[in-house]
Amino acid sequence: MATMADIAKRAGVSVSTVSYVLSGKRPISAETRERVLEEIRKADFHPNAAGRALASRRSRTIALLYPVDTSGLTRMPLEFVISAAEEAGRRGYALIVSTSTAEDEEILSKVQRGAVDGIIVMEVALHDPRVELFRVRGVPFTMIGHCADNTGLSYVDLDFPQAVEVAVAHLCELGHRRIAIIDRTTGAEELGYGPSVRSRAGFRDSVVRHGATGFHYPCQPSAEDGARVVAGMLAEHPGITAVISLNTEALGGIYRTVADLGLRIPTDLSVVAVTSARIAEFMVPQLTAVDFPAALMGRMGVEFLVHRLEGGEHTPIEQRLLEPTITVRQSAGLAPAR
Amino acid sequence: MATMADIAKRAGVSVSTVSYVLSGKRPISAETRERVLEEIRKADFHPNAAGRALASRRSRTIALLYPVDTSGLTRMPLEFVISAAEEAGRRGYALIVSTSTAEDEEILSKVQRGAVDGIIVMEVALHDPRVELFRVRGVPFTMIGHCADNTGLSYVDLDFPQAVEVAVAHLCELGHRRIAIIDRTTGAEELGYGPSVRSRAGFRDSVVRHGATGFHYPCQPSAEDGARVVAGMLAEHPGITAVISLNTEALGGIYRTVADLGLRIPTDLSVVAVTSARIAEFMVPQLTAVDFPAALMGRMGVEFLVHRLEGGEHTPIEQRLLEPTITVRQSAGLAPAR
DNA sequence: CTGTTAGCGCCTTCAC
DNA sequence: GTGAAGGCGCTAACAG
Repeated sequence: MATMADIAKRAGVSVSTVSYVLSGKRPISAETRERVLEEIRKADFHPNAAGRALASRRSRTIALLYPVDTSGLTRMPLEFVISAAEEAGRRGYALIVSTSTAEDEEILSKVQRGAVDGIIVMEVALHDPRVELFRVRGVPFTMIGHCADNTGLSYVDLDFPQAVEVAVAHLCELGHRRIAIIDRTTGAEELGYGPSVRSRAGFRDSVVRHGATGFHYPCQPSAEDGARVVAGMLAEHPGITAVISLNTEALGGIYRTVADLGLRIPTDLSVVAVTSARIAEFMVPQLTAVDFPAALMGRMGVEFLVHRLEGGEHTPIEQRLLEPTITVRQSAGLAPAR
Repeated sequence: MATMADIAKRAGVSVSTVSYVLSGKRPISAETRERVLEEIRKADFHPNAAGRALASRRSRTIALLYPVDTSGLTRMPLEFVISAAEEAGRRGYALIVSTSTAEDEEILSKVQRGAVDGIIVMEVALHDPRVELFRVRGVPFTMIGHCADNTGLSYVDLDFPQAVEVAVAHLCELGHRRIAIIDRTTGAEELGYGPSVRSRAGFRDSVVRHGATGFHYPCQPSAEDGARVVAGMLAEHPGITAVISLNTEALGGIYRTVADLGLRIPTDLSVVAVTSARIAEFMVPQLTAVDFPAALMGRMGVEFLVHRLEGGEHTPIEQRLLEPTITVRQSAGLAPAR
């Protein structure tokens, strides 16, 4: 393992010159630079990360906070993770994945030990203790999702009310008048999960706006509960002709129950899901979906965080609500109302 | 940010004592230890990761090498990532996710800079250039998957031939005699992808052993190609009554084509998939599946790697082929042969 | 444009 | 059982 001192000696320059050749933080004559770079190449030198981190007080590492216990281990999260990792790599950062739960201070400890420069917080609640913690401690972070009060907080999120509006508008255009929304709740924190709260509120407004009747069904993120909920729904309100699902994990169960009842999608029941294009493609019949741009969100999360990390003292706070787009598929889950 | 020197001063001891209190590498009197720990608590001290890494020459970070271009972004990989991250955290390591491709030396550079102590390699080919690279450079690594020659290499993998045998045995027991296998190929490297090669060979043997006739269909990891392949298969060999799929990404397409042809699963065609239990649950009708223990494999990958990292010079090489288990589900994709 | 030289915070050998 | 001190490899003043 060669060090800068080795390179400096071989190139007949000082260590700082080698350092500056690498960082470009001060002008170096072309010929000196060449000589140094040549030695670096010959020695297959790679600057030591720990030495650099110690001296510069930055680890060039960011953490993706993905609390597994609040999610159903299926879903777009992989798209978030992969796209975030790629974008981080592109910007010269390493991405570490942390699965610590809401209460856990493991990740805070990573920051305090200087192992991580900043954090991307996923599965954000309206009033999220992690967000509060990081804010108070001055830890740089960005959210995928957003809180009730986002003053001074950087985030990227899908515009859920608008996503629901797009779905409702589409269904109403096809003649549907009794529409149900099946959202995603994870137990007790039902009231605090932003996407659920926002899409429910949006649904209420959209339905009124389009002169339809809306029904709301909370559902756990599992195929099992999806089956249970749809069975109950159809028994209770047989007049419902369309369903909007925000619950990707429940889709399999929704489909199964409909089939078990001898009904057909989309003939007897139309289904629109807010989910990733890849998952919509997975279902049979294919889903009409309001696309959840997970990869884009992962990328932007990293982008916003890096801006905070590298921008000066008063970098502007970036907040971004993404516009939903609907993709109607061949043989998709939509039919004119009966 | 308190440092060890601060703690030492406040506790009235030397820095080395603080260090040893933390590492436990030499005996400290109970009362000194208490005094030091008390100061650590009061100052909310967290040992600096860079300082520690620089002095100890270990980053306590491992990388998960997950080349996105060779995989279909389904949910199974997420199970690997999450379980690996959890296990790493449990053992005091950070897990970084790297999406670099086969040729890329980005990850090697991370090792050479000391940013990473070891690597978990996923999507291993029979003759994998990355494996060869790491072996030659002496980089500690473990594979999820395995090569043609695994001498001296540590790995965990599913026993694919056995997985196929279990599926074939099950189908034959139900009376099927003409069985097709749909596997997963990613373009040109078809011949080099271990699971495909091994399961195909296993399939050939199993089919003979059970006195059935086997058909082999390679398929890209996408719903689209799954649809194409099944359509071709049924046109070419209408006598096929059962399919074994190793291609999770293609499942949606397989199902869709079968439905589009007016056929029913499992009445007209039985389907068994080698995939994770969560995904099998997602399909309608539910799949009978030979379980792919992704979470377990992620965990064991970390375990094996940490053993290599922390074990002495001659830690035994750990190699593990996991036994497949089949889960037959209610209303599953199986029916007696016509 | 280039060199010298303090640290950055921790580990660990050596000495007591 | 404890302390002193020399690195680990790099960055960034400070000084030409």
